[in-house]
Amino acid sequence: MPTPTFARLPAARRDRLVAAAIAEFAERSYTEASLSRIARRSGIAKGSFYQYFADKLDLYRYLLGDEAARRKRAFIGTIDLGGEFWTGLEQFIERGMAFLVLHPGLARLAAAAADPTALPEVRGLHLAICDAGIAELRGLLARGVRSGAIARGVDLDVAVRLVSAVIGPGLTDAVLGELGASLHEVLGSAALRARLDARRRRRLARAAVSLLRNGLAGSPGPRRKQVLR
Amino acid sequence: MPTPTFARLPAARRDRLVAAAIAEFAERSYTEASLSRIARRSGIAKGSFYQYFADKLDLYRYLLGDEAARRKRAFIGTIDLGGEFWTGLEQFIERGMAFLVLHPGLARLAAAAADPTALPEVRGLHLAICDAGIAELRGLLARGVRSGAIARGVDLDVAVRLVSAVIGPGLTDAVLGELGASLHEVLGSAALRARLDARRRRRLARAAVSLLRNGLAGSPGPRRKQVLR
Amino acid sequence: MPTPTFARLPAARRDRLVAAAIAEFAERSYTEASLSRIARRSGIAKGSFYQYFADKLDLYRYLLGDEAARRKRAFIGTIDLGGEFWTGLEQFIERGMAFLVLHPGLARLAAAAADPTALPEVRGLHLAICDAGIAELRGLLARGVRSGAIARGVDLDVAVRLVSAVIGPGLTDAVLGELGASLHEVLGSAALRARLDARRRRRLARAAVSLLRNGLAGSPGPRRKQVLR
Amino acid sequence: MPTPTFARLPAARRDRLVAAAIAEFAERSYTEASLSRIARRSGIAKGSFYQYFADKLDLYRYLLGDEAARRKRAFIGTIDLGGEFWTGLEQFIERGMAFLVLHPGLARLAAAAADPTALPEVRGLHLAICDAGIAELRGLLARGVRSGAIARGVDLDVAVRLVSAVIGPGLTDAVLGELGASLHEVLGSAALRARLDARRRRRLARAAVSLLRNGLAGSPGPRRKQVLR
DNA sequence: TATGAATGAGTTTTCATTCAT
DNA sequence: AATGAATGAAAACTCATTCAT
Repeated sequence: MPTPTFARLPAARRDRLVAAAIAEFAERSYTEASLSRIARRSGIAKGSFYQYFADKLDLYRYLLGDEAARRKRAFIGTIDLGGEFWTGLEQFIERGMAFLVLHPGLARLAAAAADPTALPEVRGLHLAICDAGIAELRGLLARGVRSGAIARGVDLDVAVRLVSAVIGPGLTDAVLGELGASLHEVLGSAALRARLDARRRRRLARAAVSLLRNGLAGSPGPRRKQVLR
Repeated sequence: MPTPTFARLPAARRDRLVAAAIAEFAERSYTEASLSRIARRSGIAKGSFYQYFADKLDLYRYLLGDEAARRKRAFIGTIDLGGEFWTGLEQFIERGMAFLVLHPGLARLAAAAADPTALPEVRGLHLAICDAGIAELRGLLARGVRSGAIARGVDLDVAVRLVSAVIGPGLTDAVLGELGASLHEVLGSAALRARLDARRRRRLARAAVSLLRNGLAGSPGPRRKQVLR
Repeated sequence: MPTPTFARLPAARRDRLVAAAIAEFAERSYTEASLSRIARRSGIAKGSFYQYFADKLDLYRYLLGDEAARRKRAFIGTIDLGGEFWTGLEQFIERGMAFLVLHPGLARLAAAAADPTALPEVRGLHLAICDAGIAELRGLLARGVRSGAIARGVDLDVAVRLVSAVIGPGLTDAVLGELGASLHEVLGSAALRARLDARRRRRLARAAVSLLRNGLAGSPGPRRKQVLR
Repeated sequence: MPTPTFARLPAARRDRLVAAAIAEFAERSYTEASLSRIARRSGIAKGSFYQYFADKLDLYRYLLGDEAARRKRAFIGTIDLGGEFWTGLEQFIERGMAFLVLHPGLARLAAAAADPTALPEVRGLHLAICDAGIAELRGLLARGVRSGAIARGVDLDVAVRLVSAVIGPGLTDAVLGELGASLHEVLGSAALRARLDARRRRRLARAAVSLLRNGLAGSPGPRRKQVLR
């Protein structure tokens, strides 16, 4: 938990620190990220850092929790998922990719939370985030079932993991493949990210939704009628 | 490349070292993994290690390359994918989960290769592995298209990433969710892994294949006929 | 290049570190010298060292360059070599021995630069020092030729090496022989060094100059008239 | 002291070991020289080495003592120094340079003995060698005094150090300067060494002797009559 | 006698965190 | 409140020497 001192900080100084920290944690794993480097990047003395956060973990927790949530919600959370289910999902995914273009660092942070390799304390943070995401997605799918968009027989506990993988690592890999660039390059170059324009984002979102809709809607394949059961 | 000395080693000693190394690299990222800890775990002097491998990277390369390939091929490679496409894929996936039960460390190592955060040298190794996997899967899907199992309009470059995510992180997460345990617990407890018995594995494989089959086969959803284009 | 942190250090602490480092490098070759030992000797934590210098080579470069030059110039550089050539040379040599009494470690460091056995990076430093010394001495001898103190026929390229050997290793060995002590003892005991008093220094300097003057002035030996050709 | 086993060894094997050891110690200081590398270079197992010598120091002592003395004497020791003093010295020096061309490794070893920086045990060895050399040279000079070639007033204790420096490091540096090559290059290339042909060796020897003769013979310089007193 | 694998003390270097100013 | 110097535990890696076969 950031100290009150941090809250009282001039916004410019606070933002410099947060930006440097996000960049560092986006490029490196928690353990490999270095406070010295964050201090250097932000131009804030190492000693000062400990006036704002208890330790490295405290900063990480803040970024993953408050900060990411705040920004993501401001960006994506406004989506109205009340309409037709698949259309809503497609928009949701498109928005996700737009977020990736605008806030690549935070997007990377969120993705890193899926890494099961981590110090126990860090793993705890990651799990909380993942569980929240899974719970949210599960609610979404449940609504899909109620609205008839998703077949009744589907095992939601399994489906939610598969869907999550498709719209998470799946789409991210597809994007990187499309851009023909590495994560580092994408993180570092806004020009590169700009190549993921609205048209491309829609195409990819459609591909994903198409896979999921047909997969989950239960349209009959040759042999088995019930899917994801 | 391991030294000749390593090849001449008594099997017991060699296995102790390899097992300790796999465990260490499964639990931690390359950078976080420690040779000192591997030495301690295996009861082998730190100095001795350098009689077998040039350095940490050399060991990691060996595990990811020779060792993993050897074991995986011995286990999965025998599958005949010549029959009906979806049945073959289902068997392939089932086998993959069985491998995960038997060699959780190696399975984890393979999964870790997807981590885009890594030292350049390590990233090189990882990319080679990922690219090989993607290429193999792409070939599989192409065969599916030829056999009519997959719709012609599908964009394979995108599809391969989504499918890969489903049968990779997607299924792994589903398994962990099913077992209600963390990766560390699963790595450490054979009893836990045993709970992923054949019946469960088949059910999960069916769920995945079902999603993919309907998604890729192109059965019409309400609005768009062409999928994954 | 030392960090700004090093420059800002309290003089006492800085001197403790420099003294310990000079002592270590005077007693051992670059490779054999150990940072751990320097840290122990100076009572400074190993980690602190890296706040001041980038690495071992950086420290060594500093000692050989800035530090030695600073002290040596403060001590010897003031000599006026404008007068009679041989008198000037004698004074120069006397001053050199006085420097050896006062700064035995630095004198030893300078001498160590002649060691052709060394890592390439270190050898580079050494060569720079040697070349500078040789060039300076060559200039001196050239002046001697112009002033008629040295015979015209002398091959300066060869002469400069021989002269350098006389006033370098030659005189140093003579001093050690005179004191009847080893380098380590002389380095460690100011009392021992004090025995090389002004009278003794003058006698040794005269002996060297006498050898060189007659040798280079070209007074005829029995058979050949041209010397050092 | 080499073990009896070493004495019983087939000459070829013994020579391989000795040659590899000389090369290694010529290129690196005692501490930096590596037994592993000697073993590799000679194709003799590391374990075997300890059947022949007690340890690294034992080998070094053997090379510096028995081996070097044997070869050097076989080469230089035959010189008749009974004739005219300066002519004899010139021949002695010429022979020394020829030895350097033929046995650069041993020559380098002998030169390394002058390095005062070394572990105490090693320093002991070095001192013994240096003292022997100095004693021999002193005897030579004493003969020069008796024969009238060297002035009576000369302080032999000092003179011997200066002369030693001239014909040791002085001439070696002159040779390297003349060849325009580093020690390593000269050690490694017989072709390079061959450029130091008889004509060049004579010229250098003459230059050195000329310096020494005029310097030691006491021909009057402008101010002082007594030299090296 | 020859071998080569095993060892551990030692090296240089990094980094989160503390603390005096 | 802000600073930046101090620290020590830990990392990767080397090498002379021992020892079992």
